[in-house]
Amino acid sequence: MEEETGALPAKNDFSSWFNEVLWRAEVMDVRYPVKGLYVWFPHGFAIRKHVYERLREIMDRDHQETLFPLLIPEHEFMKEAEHIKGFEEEVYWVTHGGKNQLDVPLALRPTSETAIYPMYALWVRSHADLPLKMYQVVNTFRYETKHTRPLIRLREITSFKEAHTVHATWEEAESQVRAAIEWYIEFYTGLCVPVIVSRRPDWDKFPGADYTVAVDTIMPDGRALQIGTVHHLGDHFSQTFGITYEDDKGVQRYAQQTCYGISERCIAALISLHGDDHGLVLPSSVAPVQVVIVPILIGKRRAEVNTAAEMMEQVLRAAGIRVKRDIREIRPGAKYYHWEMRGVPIRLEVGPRDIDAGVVSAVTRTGDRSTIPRGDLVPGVQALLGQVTASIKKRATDEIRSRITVAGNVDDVVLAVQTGIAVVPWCGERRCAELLEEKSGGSILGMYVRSELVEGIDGVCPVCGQKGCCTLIGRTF
RNA sequence: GGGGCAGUAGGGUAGCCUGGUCCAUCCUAGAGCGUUUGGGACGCUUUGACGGCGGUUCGAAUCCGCCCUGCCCCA
Repeated sequence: MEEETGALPAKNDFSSWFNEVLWRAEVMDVRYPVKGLYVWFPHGFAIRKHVYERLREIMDRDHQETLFPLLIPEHEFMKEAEHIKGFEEEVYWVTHGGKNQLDVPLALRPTSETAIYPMYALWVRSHADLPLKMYQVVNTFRYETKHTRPLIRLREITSFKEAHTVHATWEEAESQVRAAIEWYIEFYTGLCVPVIVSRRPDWDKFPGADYTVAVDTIMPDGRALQIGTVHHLGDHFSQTFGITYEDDKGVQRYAQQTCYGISERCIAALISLHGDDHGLVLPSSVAPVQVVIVPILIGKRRAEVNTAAEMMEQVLRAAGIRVKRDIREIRPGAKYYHWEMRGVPIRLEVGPRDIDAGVVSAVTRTGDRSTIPRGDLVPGVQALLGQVTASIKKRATDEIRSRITVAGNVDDVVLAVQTGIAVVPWCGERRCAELLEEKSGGSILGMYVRSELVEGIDGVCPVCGQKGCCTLIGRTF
């Protein structure tokens, strides 16, 4: 199905590397004949499945999963003015059923506020119904005019996890925003993806929100990738859609809302941050295959080796480890390259030499070779899985940290943006931002930065000299 | 949004300017047979394409038009 041999483009040629690794590691097939739509290969889909299982585990602690329709009637979609302005140009419309023109055009959801909130208006009656917290994982459609790119800029976002909550007070909604940020950080920590949290400037907030907090990471080419957003919606939508509740004194009040989302960009980040010149590198938590067993079949001892490999497979599977025994009739070296490309954390080799020594040879995807006594297979493998994950995490954190630079003046900003993100004490004035953006080629990502990777900084705006607050500037995807 | 460049078998390319054959090609992939197997094996046999639609022509991968798709650069 895929091109097996030959080297990947080097990862420092990130754009080529990314396109090529999606194909060679069987993540996405980009050959679907509609712009901006791509096909998940089974291996990519299996990665997606494990990643979203992690995400669901977290969401299920405080939300109920639900499912709303894909189609939104025009009159609902067109209710919230700012929201319309933000999405109008990107909406696909269904206008016909067969040959008949529809009385009411139907939008393919670009996001689901206008699908969900009319129902919330029916469901929320009293303060006893609050808080209401739901999420769904769905596809959404946006007619992107910029260059589309698999997993990153799509016309069909196939894996949009969106949560929508309703609260009695603005403060309660804000504490939900803070909780959501914590969950997103936890989620990305599980993927070994370091993130930076910041509050988007007003001109870049979600259309219809009071404010937007974004979760960004930095890709290998130094550009920032937004991989999560959390919005405090205030009562904008509840006023539009009539989401009211009766408080404990019998007064009707508008509800306060939040929404927050993560898309398959999380998988773009996972792949891009950890991958190397040999292909994907996956943390064991989301690796579809955590351990591959390659039997070394030579001459007369084939049966013996096969039996040993089968037993290893059984033992590991019984221990809950996702294991694959590769029994294809190809040379072992070809199998090594095959599974390295797909990011398998651990390869176990068993051949006559190992059997005689009572061990199994283990090689981690991060490059460590060792032997495990046959009797200690499960604990040995579990320890190695932990090692691989720790090593991936350290590598990614070091990499991201090296791309974040505290910049005290305009020249430093320009320099920092060439390789990553600048941290600047910006004053908050739009015209200072414009100057910084113009000179550096980057954009203001956000203020009130929060990240283990960024020291809080005090100082003055490098443009005007007024007191500034910790702000991120970088090129974006 | 503006501007380039490109699309030829599963993948990568030559051919296009200057239209012309029965077998384009190399690296691979698929099928078959055999020898192999501790880091991408080899031999032999074989399958398979000119992005789509329309036009010009006796004849189009090649020339013209429109569309679709991809990549790069600039806003």
